[in-house]
Amino acid sequence: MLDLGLKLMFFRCAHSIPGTLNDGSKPMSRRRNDSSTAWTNARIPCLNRVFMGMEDTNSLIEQRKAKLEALKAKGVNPFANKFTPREACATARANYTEGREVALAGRITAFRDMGKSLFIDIKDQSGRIQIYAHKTALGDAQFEIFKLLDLGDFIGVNGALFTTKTGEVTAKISAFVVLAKALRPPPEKWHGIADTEIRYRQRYLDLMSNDDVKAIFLNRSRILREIREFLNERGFIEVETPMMQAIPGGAAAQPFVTFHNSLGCNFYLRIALELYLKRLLVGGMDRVFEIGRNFRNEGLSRRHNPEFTMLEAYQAFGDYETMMELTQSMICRIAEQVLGTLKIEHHNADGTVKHVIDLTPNWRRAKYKDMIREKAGADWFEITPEERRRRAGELGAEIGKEYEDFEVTGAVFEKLIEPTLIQPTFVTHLPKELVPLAKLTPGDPTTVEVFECCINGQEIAPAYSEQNDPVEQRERLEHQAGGEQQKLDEDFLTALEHGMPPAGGLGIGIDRLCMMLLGQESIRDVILFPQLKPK
RNA sequence: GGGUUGGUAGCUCAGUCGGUAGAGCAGCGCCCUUUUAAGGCGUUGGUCCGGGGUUCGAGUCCCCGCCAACCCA
Repeated sequence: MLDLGLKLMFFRCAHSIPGTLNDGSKPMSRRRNDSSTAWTNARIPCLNRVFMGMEDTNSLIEQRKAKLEALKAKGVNPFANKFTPREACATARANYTEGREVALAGRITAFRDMGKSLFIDIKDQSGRIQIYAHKTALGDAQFEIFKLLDLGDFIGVNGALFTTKTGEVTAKISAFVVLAKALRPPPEKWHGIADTEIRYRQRYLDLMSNDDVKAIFLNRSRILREIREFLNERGFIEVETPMMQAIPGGAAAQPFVTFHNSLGCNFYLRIALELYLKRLLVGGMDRVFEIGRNFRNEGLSRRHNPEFTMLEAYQAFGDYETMMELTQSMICRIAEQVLGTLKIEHHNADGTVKHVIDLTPNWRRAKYKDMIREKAGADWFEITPEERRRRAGELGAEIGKEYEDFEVTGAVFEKLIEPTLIQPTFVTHLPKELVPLAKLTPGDPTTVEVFECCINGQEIAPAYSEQNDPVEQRERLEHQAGGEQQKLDEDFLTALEHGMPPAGGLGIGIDRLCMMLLGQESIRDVILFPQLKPK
């Protein structure tokens, strides 16, 4: 009764604590009101901590903290320094022989208390295995300690394998170690975490309770590994270039700004990898790639995250056709290695099949202008810019008043064509204004040697024959900069003047590639910690 | 930036016409020596996202705001 009174006092004088439950009617709940002095004593240090102002006003947390103290009172370290499992849970299940001794570790995900015997599931990255604890096998003292465990705790166990009468491979434990006491309850065992906000903000809860989510990120990791293997085999070396740049170049996008205190100047987070990787071509690194984060100060959406991962690869003495072959081979190899198939199903929210992407080579090639003519009229490039503007509006493309002529055409492509390109398509020969870093097409000075690889209705990979004429490059960058000379990366142009070999260059949006390969319709579902507004 | 939908117990979700805030899981107590979404009986737990307003009375209706998802730009 004493601690009850104290607790009431505590709550009465602590109105400001958020989440306070007015459960003064009930003292710290306890598992059993037996004569366990250790348990009784254990309540006191716990409550002392409450009185010291910790925010453990949630009764579920209080209960767990009380169990933590009870473990300590029994001489158990609830956060043991080390326990080395000899194998993964799934491995133990797969390599079953009756009576085999195992040492396993994992998180408790289910608790089935039968009185004198007790079944729990533990889970590690490989999967789950059932553990059987029996009172006479463990001994009364150890069994009582075992019963202080909760869902979410980590334990290490030693035991021997057997199968239950329902055929489940189970480890009957002879000893166990508490590796981490969880002070907060895990998500509900059957539905897991469904609230998108919690899933993204507290991804660890999503990962621990939703196996399919974890599978996506394991597959993302395998995709990255396959990319590296593929490029390494082809003689590319992986490099790292600056994320903080004085002049953010290589793309048209708003950068994030940051300030360097001791240098006393602004830096920008990179918006592309391109200009530094090309400097390496000048330096004699003939095949380079980088996989890294780009940052663009734009809105967030189902397909945009402010920081996103790009692969860029450059191959000296190659061109856009070289990169086309590389792109197709690489993506097919990834699909085969990671997914075991070249046909990828995408589903609607209700589970029905939305479409099946078929990556079987060779992928369709189509010229940009031909696709425009097909969708917007065979005479599209013969009519006047004013007529194009009007027709684009009629076709449903939003045209800003400030749009230049090529942007009007670009809007038609983005709005009416790109979303229809579900099956892999190389869109080639884009207008030169769209890609100032590419070489002009021989015999057609209005276009450049470029492709955009579109799959799943999104641009996944642009690539081109890299412009290496320093004079031509300067003119086109100056035109793009529109008189803002501070945007010109003079050091890059100087590098080109030293001579850059002709090269094919490729960029792949890794997040979008993962969306396509893993059947996800939101970029947030392939990024572990997507950007959300701080709460 | 605009529109739509949503925010209720630790989690997953109900909540009728405005009339005492509910279930399952988790938790707690009791029972149970092969269970597995274990089971049976009992039981605790609520700033109904926040702030105003209407009303005798608001989770519910109105206004403003916050956060999220989706669509549009």
